[in-house]
Amino acid sequence: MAAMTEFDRVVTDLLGQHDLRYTVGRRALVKVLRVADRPVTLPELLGLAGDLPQSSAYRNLALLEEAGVVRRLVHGGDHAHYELAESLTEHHHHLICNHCGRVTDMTLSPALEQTLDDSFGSIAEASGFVASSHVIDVYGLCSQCAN
Amino acid sequence: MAAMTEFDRVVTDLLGQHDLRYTVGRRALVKVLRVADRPVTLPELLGLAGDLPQSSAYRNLALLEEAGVVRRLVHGGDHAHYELAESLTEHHHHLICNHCGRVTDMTLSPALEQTLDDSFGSIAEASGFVASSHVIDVYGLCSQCAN
DNA sequence: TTGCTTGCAAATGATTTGCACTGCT
DNA sequence: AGCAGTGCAAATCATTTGCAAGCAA
Repeated sequence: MAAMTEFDRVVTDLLGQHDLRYTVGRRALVKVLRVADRPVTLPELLGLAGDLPQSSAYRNLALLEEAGVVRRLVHGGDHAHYELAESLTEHHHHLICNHCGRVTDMTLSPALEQTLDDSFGSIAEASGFVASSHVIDVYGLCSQCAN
Repeated sequence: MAAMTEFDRVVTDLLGQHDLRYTVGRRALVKVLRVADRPVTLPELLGLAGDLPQSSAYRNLALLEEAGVVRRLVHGGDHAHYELAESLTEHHHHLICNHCGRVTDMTLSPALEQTLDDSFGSIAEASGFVASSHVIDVYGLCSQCAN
């Protein structure tokens, strides 16, 4: 196999830790997720990835998720959305359109993130809950749907 | 019918605005949601509500949601969770156990909520997105599962 | 060879819906 | 009478899984 980018090396390693191979089909999925600048649904993924069998796509996304390469987002819509895991990107949140369901990324300032983690940690602690991560979804209308 | 509490009056009104009646079955669902101090799944709801047919429960929860009486939460687990809409309770967020899936409520200080809304609003605006509400989920381990 | 992968077809399971009947108003 | 509500059974549909064949180490 030809030259491997640092990104591919990291993915290969994550997969290897779970006895999984970085096959052509998996590369195709990861590539689409990497190129798309937002979380995508499975139908979108299939459309963008050329010709992958649906069941293999589902199966590989599940494995990629276990290996920490992919993150699966569940909102109210018909399909889940998939994006690269934060270890491969950056901690961020989502803007979700109430009308068309499109999801786009949003990043908060490190200072605000710190404030939030501190708040969540202490509030959770009060009830014996051990907080480890947080997710923020902002709902509204995307530029397309807002008219 | 006998005396009606202020709460029931509000619910009746919300339903009435959608040409829906506040029937016995719907009262049973709302009562369980009100008594439970946390969002519950449909199976839990059926268990707590005595003997309601599953399909009617699903159907009525969907109608109650449309009428603004109930809110449906979707996370990764097998079942959605249901709680009373914020117009009947208070703006709050959720602590979600990674192990057992239990969801509990969490309230942030008004000052922090204000900071968040300001931040979300301006960040969203930069991409033409019109923000209208936000959801925050804190993941971790509940007191039961943390050992 | 051993064991991870794959594609197809079939299964799963939460949620939804068609329909005939009941009950408010 | 007229329409909303209910329960049952059957349908939906995104997602998962069994299995037999393919491929890499």
